[in-house]
Amino acid sequence: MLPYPSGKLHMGHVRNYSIGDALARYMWMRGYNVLHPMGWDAFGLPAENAALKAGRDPREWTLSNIAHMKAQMQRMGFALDWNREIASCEPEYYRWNQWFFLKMFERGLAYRKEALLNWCPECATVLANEQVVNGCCWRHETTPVEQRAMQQWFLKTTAYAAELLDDMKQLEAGWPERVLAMQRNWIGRSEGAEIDFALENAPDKIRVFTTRIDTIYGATCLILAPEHPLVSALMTEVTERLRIKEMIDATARQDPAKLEKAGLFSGHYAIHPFSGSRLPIWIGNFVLMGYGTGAIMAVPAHDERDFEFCRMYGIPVVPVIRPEDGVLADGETMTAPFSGYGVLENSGQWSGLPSVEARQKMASFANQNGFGAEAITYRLKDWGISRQRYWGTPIPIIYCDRCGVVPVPEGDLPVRLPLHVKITGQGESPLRSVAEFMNVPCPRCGSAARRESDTMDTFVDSSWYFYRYCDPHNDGAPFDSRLIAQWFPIDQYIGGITHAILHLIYSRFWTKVMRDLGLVSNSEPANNLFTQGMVLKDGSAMSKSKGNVVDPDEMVDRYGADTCRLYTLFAVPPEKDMDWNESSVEGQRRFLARLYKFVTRNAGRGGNGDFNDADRQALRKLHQTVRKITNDFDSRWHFNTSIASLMELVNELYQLESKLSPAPIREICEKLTLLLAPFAPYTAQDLWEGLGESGPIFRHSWPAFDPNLAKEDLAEIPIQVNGKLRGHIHVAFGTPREDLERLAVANEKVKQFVQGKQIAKVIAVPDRLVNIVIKPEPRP
RNA sequence: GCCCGGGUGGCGAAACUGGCAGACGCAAAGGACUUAAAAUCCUUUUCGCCGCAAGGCGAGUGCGGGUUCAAGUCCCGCCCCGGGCACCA
Repeated sequence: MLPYPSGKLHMGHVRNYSIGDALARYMWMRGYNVLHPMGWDAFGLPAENAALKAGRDPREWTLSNIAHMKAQMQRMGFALDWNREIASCEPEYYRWNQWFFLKMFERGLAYRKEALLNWCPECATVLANEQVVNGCCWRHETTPVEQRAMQQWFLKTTAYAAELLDDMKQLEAGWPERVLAMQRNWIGRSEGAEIDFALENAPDKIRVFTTRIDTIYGATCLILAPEHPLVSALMTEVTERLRIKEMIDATARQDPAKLEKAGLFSGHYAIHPFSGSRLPIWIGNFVLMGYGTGAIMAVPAHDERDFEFCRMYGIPVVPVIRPEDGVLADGETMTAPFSGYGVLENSGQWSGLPSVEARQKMASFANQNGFGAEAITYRLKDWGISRQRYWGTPIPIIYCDRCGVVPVPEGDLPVRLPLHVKITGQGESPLRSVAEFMNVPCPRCGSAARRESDTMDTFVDSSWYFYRYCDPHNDGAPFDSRLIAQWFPIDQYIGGITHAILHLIYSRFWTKVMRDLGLVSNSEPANNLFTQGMVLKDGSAMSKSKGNVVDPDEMVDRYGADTCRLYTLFAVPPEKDMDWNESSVEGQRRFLARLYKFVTRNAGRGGNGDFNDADRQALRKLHQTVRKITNDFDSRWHFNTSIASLMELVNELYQLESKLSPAPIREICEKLTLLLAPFAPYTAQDLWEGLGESGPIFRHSWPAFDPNLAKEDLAEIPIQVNGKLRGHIHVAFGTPREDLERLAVANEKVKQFVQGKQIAKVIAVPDRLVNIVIKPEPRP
């Protein structure tokens, strides 16, 4: 069980951990070996920003934040495995981030390129695509992201796109459907073909990606993304280039959903590889450089966007797909494109073929003639990991004027973060101003060289920290693979839905890379994922930037840690979002007090002897409760109903208390305390010691239930007449159908509804119910 | 537009395989204890109607249909709310 928090502890974390902790305690009590640690990771930005404001050293500041959080969590009584605690900001850990980086660099999985990148002015750093939400930073939801051209390091997540998608089949049983759906969406596989269009008066080709090669005879122009490399070759005039530049900037600023289409004719033409006709080459702001090839063939008759664009600029519309049972549209007069499948028309030798068949045949024709092939495109992009921050793992690269890009030799790791760095928040990496860090001899030629000054995204830390937990003090390797084979894949991972496409894709990617490095044998990090709901305050998720966090300390002061934990478990089932509303916390406190009082005042009353009726009733309820809570733990973790059944038990014990003999008292007190232990460990431990026991209660075995004791003496069978409840009878379990029918009809309450009417039939389900169906009265 | 969730009392919710709708808790009301208050303990509490009362009758799980002896649960068609993706070619 491996959850992890980020930022400062708030009620959302408390809920997350209360769920994981209850489960871990239960598993311990059932005799399982459970690794139940926690991670300190994506701490960089908040810590650094806070340090900047407070004028303090970011490292010291972060470590003190971690210490504070740890104290809070210990106060909550979470039985985390502190011996395996990992601060991913420590050189002992990030050394292995650097080691992995070098391994990926060797294999071409880490590379550097200049790219237009998402830049958050507030964080003063680059963001990964995954960290951009609605054109804004994921931390600053109202700060629009800007585009900047920078040299950046990337990890080649796209090399694993197909596998990340295919392996989701293995996860279907254990991962929530909505997480898989989000990842499927994010990876965005689409099948089609890549086709080359030759330029009319130049040797260059324009490659386009299309999912609808069957519509290619309807292509009436090509459209390039404004960032497309060919654009600068085609558009040489200064005024033209300025207009392209404007187009790029305007596109970046706009919310893409509201962007108006705009285009520019390049003055050049390409040759249609199938028909040989001339197609004008345009530049269009709606064509994305980051998807497919950054160029499209426009088929206005059969695509919404192309239609809009071509109508805007008077480019002809040529329908080539006839709907089945329909007629071919007229390009001059059609008001909307037809984007469905149908039968090809005006498409040379392919006319008359249905779309699906034509797609295959035309792609292989293109392949045979050397101007295209079937292709699969993914929306997923490579993971940009460079950050212009102090806080993070230094990227182990040295730039030498003579040798170029030189990786730091493995033996020189870790490249340590210098201490006492001045944070300016001014965009450039703070490390760049530290001369003793920056200036190093080149490892190859020994001449003066410079270090890479960017640090890694802290999501690198969280991508594999849970592997390190199995072997946290290993000096010679990230971990011992044999230990990993024992523990992995993780049986149960618990985390927030917020990580569905960030952390949970990165860590899947990292696992596959480690597998290909021969370090692990599993392809997926976790068999089962549980995404617990968020704690909402004022309608949105608690986050520091929104200032709507509820600090657990205050609540613990007022009510105690156990009440606080019980409340987060009782209010709603764990997978649901929970609105923060303190009004019912009182009830949890009352319940704990009632249970505590019952056990303490009865602790010394135990004895031997025969059971009386009250004893038997109490024991029955006790064993039913053990059964119920055990089932809840083993199947679904609806801790709200588990706690509700504990409340029922306590209520019943209060009712029976004065009639109980000493005989069952010991068993009742003991099992009641054990049942409470996963949810309210402090109270349970206290009661446990009060019962004369010693040692941690969660090392004691989970109580068993006796099915015979849990069984009711008689079954209460509801009697319905025409589906309406009219009475009950009490019979022995297993009373056969015929007896039930007879007893039901003879029942006094039922008689008055049945008397004088004709019984059509009687449905009797043993131990369940009886339904008497009477014929409607004939109309007079 | 596409893909996931969800809609049940004044509120948070429960009902696990189609079988007694509203467990448990909050809030509210009443009672016991107390000089008093708090705390605690006990009782009532889906709505409407009838009854002095025990109790009785009817309606009821977003809306409209359907299947079934029986539907919160299954099927068809809608409405609303939340989340994710989105000029993705």
